[in-house]
Amino acid sequence: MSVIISSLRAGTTKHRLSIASLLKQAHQSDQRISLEGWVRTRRDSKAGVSFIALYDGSCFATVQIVVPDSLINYQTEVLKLSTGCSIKVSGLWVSSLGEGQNFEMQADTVEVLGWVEDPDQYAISPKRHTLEYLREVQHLRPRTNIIGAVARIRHSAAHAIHEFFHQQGFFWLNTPIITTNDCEGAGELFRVSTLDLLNLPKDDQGQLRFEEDFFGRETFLTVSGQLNAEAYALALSKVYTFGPTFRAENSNTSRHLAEFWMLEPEMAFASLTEDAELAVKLLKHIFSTVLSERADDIAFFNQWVDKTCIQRLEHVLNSEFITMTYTEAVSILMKVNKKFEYPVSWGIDLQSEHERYLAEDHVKAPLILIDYPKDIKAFYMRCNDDGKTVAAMDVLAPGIGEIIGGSQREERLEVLTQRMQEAGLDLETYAWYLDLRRYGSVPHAGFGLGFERLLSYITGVANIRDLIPFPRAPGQAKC
RNA sequence: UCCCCGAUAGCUCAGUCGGUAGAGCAAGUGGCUGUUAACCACUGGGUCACAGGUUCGAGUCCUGUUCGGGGAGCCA
Repeated sequence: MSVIISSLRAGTTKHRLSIASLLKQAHQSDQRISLEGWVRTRRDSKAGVSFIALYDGSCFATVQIVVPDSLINYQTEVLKLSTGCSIKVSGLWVSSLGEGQNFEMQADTVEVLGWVEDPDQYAISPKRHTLEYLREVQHLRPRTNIIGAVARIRHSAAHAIHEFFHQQGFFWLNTPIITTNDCEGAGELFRVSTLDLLNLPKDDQGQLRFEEDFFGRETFLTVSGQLNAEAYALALSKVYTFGPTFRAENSNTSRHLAEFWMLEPEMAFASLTEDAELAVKLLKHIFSTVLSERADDIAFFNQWVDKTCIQRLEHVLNSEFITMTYTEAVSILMKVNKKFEYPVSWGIDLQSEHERYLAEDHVKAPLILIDYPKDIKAFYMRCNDDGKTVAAMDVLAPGIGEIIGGSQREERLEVLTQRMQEAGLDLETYAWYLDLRRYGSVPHAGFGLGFERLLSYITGVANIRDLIPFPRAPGQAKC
């Protein structure tokens, strides 16, 4: 029973056979194999066989299991199998008699591992479901084609990211989840505390005594690992962080989560130009990896979710990214014969409608906007010589908007100190950050990439709540 | 947080002028079939989100609440 396969995978013992590895070697037929998985559908034929579509999640495809009515549990069990039941099947891997698949299993045993206790109540019935509905059953939705495909693509993209940076000589840096500073100087943070909420320690003025808290000071969940990454970039030259990030903003959109994954590379001795070049190379590497590694899942999205999915990724792979300064973008927007809800003038923060026009109508591809007015950007971005702009960049993807935001960092102590004072930041809290400019400062640059937004761009799935396994958003923390 | 839209069978939706509830899919049963988005027939399945109000009478009109979706802002 425990010997799953002999000659098909010679040299391995008791290694469980996945559908993915089976189909990779599908040319080898007439072997005895075993598979474990879940029933997607069952069809019965009066010719004396039942057909089971079996999936195990290792790839998009199902395997057709042909079950003859001569099996001892055919009447008692096989005919009662419904969508979602887990089974272990053994039999011969043979060329298929029917159309629709090249190979199939002629089963000689079917062992039921787990029944679906009430098929009528099972949330994942064999029909099309809306993503909104599937969000209500987060623990069961990975069993669907679409969420399963998202999960595999998510892995493939994450792996491609690590692979890319490793090849480029970057080191993966694990920055802290619990932080003491608000990296952006804006945005709501989740407080981390062990204080008794029902009995808070206060001083004579009624102020909270944070010195009694676990860390002896105020702490939060990280909104960005960038500042910490800069410390390591100024020692290891090239690092990147990749992990969860938290924002307590009350954002109710298809592009925001309270907990999401962000990739943040940071390079010493680098300019904004090199930063942008890195972003382009990274995106191309991820797209080409996913297209080849997960062609099956991408084909599904291309057919059912977004017909331009493959074309879009290939277009990015084969085209130069357009780089445009903020000033050029503003002049394009002011010249275009189109009514915007928010009028455009130099110095404004570009609205979604403006970014959309630029990326979707004007260049019809990912667009890199650089050199934004310093007044609308963060304190750590390097001031350009014009005195008006900073060396910032946004990579705008058609249909999604900002997918990457980055900058060259201000490496000059005096300029940075002044910018922080203007922003009203407490220099004491950021003393360590200023130290980085005090001791062997160098030009450096980096960016942040929203991982779920990237996956949205790849798959065409519009709401990033469907691209993270268990989404957290305002009022939403199921499972 | 703001604006707009919505909530009716397990799911997706229809429901006319205010007059006591419908379809498709799914499920169950039977028929047919090397089937594969199967097909045919039958059956079961409803506190019309919740709470109030108007009315002889509310799924339908009004108010509030909750939840969901789209857009905006914040951003990744």
